[in-house]
Amino acid sequence: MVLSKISPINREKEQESLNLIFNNINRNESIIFNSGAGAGKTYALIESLRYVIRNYGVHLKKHSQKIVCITYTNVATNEVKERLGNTELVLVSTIHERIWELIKDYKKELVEIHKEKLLEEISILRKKLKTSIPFQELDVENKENLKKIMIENKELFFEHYNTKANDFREAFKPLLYQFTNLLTNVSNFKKIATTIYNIEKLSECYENITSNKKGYKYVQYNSIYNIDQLHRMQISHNTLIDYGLRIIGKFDILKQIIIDKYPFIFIDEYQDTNEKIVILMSHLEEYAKKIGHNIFIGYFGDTAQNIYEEGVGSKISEVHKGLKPIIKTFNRRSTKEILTVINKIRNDEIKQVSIYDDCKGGSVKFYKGTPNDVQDFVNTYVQEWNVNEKNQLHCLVLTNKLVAEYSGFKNIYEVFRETDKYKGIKYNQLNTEILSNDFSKLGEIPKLIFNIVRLYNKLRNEMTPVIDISPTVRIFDDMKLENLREMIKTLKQIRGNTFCDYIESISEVYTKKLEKKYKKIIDLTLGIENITREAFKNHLLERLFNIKSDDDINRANKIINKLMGISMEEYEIWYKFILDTQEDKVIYHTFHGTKGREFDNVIIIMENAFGKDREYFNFFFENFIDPEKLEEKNKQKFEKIKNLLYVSCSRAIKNLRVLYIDELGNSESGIKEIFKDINPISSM
DNA sequence: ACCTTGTGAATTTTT
DNA sequence: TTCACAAGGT
Repeated sequence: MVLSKISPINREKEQESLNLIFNNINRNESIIFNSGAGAGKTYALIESLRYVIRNYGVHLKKHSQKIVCITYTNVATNEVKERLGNTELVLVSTIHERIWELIKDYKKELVEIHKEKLLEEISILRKKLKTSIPFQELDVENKENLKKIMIENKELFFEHYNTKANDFREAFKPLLYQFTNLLTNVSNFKKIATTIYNIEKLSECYENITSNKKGYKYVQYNSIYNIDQLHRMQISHNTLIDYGLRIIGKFDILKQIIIDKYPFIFIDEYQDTNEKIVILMSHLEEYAKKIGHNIFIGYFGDTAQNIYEEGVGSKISEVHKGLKPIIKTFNRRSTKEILTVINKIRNDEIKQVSIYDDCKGGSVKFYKGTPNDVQDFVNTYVQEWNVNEKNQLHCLVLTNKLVAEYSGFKNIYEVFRETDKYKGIKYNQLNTEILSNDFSKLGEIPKLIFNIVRLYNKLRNEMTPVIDISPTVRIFDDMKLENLREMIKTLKQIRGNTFCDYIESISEVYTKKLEKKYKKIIDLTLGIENITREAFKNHLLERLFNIKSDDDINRANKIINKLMGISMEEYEIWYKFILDTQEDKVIYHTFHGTKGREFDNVIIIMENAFGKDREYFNFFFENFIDPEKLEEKNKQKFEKIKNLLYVSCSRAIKNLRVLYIDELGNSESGIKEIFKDINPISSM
């Protein structure tokens, strides 16, 4: 056994870092608590919350005040709530939920902010229009003329939006005979037209607000998609935060209400928090000082784990000045060997030491190979580390595509990627809607398929309590046990190797063998009525494709047949992936997706490129020895890569392997600095 | 030599 | 959507 012995001295030292936080709470001095990966950050946060409850709870209750705790994700919110236990004194939530709760009742003020925003957006669009080359060349009168013509022919425009350049040109030639040179480049012209339409939409919205029109009296927050629809009075995540900052900045009375109601604010994973929130917090603190009230703000996090674009990261010290820094250097996760490497990667003032006396016994190795070596490499360690379903090996790759492929559901991923729905404007929705571990986020069709695969999985698993078959448990309430058994017995006759066969078989059992009273249960379980193969296919055609011609139908049918032809086995692998209950020896993740988690054995597959950037990890290693010489922009890039590498490597508890499947070029010295040796794959 | 068009592929993650 | 790239036109 390693990582089990903590000496009394270390225990005491750890308590001291908590005491530092507590002292600052007592003195009402806001803090920034920094610690590396696996330090027990959440533990420190929870203990701080408990400290405030213990020492200030009665006072808070008496004045109906509360403690606010903000987390970055819903998962983290639930974790904090669970670990903290039931208390009314602490409001735990994501920042979006909290901000919206705070401002949503200020309807009038929000509309004022919205008007401000509309004007800003309109002015940005006008500028864009002005600088676009063919438009620029028109005189004032012609500009107005063009706007008028385009607005009058909006329908024609969108009808021809997706046609070939020449067809589009032909359609608009008669209308725009006076501006022939505008149509030389059709795609530029389309941009101009859309900008005109957007200005029109926003201006109209502004008018409607001013004239007090129905439907324009309040702003709505849409938390499902991250897309604003300003002209429909709808904002999403980023704009919500923007409005929050604006409205609280504008109205001092709101600041005072927040300060007096929530004298303790804790922010988890501050490095990922939007900069605007940090600005907001510093405004609050400033104002509290001005009016002589108390407020304590505690940031908990780690700049080296900032891997998302919008997070404030290391900029926090500029944005919120005067925070008392508290650093914890103990690590509760990894062996000494891992710590040596991750300390080198982060290369800052936090040098983690293990809290355990018995922290030796891990291993880190860096290998150079090719893409063809990946499977053998992983298999070698399956043997060497005695990996099994209980002691899994976790393998990190860069893209979801690779995760799907290595995990064994490549076909499913690819077939969805080919559908109109997911390759169209919703392309970036693909990963959320078919790979999300939170199955409530699954898209409509993925969800439907998920339900069918769940039935398949539950019926095959003898251990499943019958009641688990349906997500809507209530429908079983009125059933007698024997009826339930009878129904299950019938359902177990469903067979099928491919998805298509399985649907066919469900349909057969459903129509021929199932008693009427059970049919409703199947309908509810699957979320579709009277399932048949043809109806199901039509449903897919309708929901996943955008059919305009016979060619479209042929193409769509090919893809649907492919989807139907995938084996139930593969669908089950996908199903278990969604539920994060895979029983394989090797589990694959993206680098980013492992944040906050920890695994005994980790393999990282790395290459030069990430996304569109062909020079990514090699760029990092090449500049590792002397990053100071980089220009500002490249310094930021370096920082981003460093953080991603740090997050990935620090997941490992005991053993870490990196397999680099690209040419090393000038990266060697940097790699050796961190990982010591570069081993050829042949030396395994 | 430069511009325009059509085509096909695409990074990750959260709210 | 957005980007890169090849093909074809001027």
